[in-house]
Amino acid sequence: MLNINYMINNLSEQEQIRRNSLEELIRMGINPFPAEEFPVTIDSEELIKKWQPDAGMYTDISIAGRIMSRRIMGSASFAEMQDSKGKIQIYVKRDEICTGEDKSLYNIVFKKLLDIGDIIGVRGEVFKTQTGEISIKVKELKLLCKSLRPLPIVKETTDEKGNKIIHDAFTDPEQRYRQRYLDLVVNPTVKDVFIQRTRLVDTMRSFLNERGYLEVETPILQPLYGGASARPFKTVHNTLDMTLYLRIANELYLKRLIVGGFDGVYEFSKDFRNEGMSRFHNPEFTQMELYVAYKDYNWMMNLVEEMVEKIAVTLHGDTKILCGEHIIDFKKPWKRYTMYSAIHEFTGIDISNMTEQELTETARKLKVHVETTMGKGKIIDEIFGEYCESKLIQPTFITDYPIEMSPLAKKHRSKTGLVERFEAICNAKEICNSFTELNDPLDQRMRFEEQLELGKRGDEEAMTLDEDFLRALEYGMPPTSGLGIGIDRLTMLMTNSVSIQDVIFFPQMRTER
RNA sequence: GAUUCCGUAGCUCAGCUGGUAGAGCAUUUCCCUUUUAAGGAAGAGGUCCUGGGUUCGAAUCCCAGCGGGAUCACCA
Repeated sequence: MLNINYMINNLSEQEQIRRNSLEELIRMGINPFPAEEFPVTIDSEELIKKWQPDAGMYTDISIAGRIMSRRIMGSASFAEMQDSKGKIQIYVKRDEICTGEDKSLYNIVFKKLLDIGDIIGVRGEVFKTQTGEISIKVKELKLLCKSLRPLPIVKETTDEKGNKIIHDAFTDPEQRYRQRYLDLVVNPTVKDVFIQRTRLVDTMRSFLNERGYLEVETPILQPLYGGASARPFKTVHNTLDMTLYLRIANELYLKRLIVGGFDGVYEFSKDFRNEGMSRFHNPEFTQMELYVAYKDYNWMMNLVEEMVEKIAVTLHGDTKILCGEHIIDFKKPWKRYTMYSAIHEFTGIDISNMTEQELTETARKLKVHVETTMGKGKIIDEIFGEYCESKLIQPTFITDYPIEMSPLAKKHRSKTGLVERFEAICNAKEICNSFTELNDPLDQRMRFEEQLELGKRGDEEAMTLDEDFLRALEYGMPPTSGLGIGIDRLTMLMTNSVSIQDVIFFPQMRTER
């Protein structure tokens, strides 16, 4: 037998006791980690929803889960069992599980050697207790997995008004994120957030598939990073002896596929940006990018409205959802502002014909932070960020951005100095970014060269020049509309989560200890 | 990266101007009827994040470090 008590000095009393129980179980011939299938016939949710008294229903069911609490009273006990759907009470009576002379399964195994956190399977009959709780009268009980560490104990009670009160909740953010498995076991609403995240992605995927767009995969390891302004993670391929970057966006590869002749492609992609972390930023995050040939950004705005409205309805049964103190209504159409008109609306100032000098003075007047290195576009963006973005709670499209900040977007068809770009802002945060894609290879080369200049001047986020991408454009890319939606951010909105760490199973953390 | 707050038992948290380390739940032992907030009784359990300093004496005050939260900056 394994020496399971090695390192015993480092174990807490409770861990030692559980290891002792484990040894005792093995001595009794009970395998604490059995391999064979345990046939589960029902889950707790279905059982509670469907069971009817006096109908002879569920007289022989089997169900498995984790023991979450126990109340032992002599020869009869109650315990709560938790499976993937919820909790169900079980009633364990000595003479029901030990029909013969040998009562050790109840007296020793159930009462002494099992613990909160152990995973068991039971077979029995559903009934209602005198206090009215649907429960399972256990006829057979089998240990499926012994738990060697004590679980955080969270108690839930209900007050007179029927509100749930949580006692001793497992709330320490560090422990919750580092040990997400515990968070999931102990805080049931956490699971709901992640189920909603998957439903959101599923809804988006079927929305796009219904329209005939093709889901594709493009490289995560790239010799040149591009498609966004950000600092990358760098790695090295040993055999090729080659520097590779983890992608910061998938834009340039997806556009190559449009060149290749696909009409619509999309990708759910993990992207990586080597930048600061906050409750809105994780170093790896998920985007959905979509490119559709022969469309423009006006068309894409309609698609975004429709898609996000559909997501809200699928997740909440309504276009209106609660977000912090606000009720946000995703019903289309959303409000639309050009960037200049938004600034005019919120500051009363018309900047549309200002020179860089006038803009700088205006920014100073508005007490917006400006630096001499900032170009016209950057100053406008600062004013917008300071005065408009924070006021935009309901979903709103902002269109027609300064050209300096959008090196991959096509010049506006009628407004000089601007590009055909929009962002959707909701709850004061950007949820998507889109443009009529730049498909003029000569203009694109010039824009890249401007980025190189910025890079030389020390802008670490400036884009690199991608010669192969330009070559692809020179063969000809049809007019195309592109979109990027931040899945984490959208999930935060849709699940009323305040931190990105609450919608990512394993957010990035410093090494423990 | 800057500012600020936090780190005490398995979990949630008290611990006052510096004087032997506390509670509830969990855990252990005993009693026990279909129990309901967590049945009753008794017990055990601590690197007070780490390292320095001040002091007769530090969980407490000071300094540094580690980890985390919040706000700001950068960004999506």
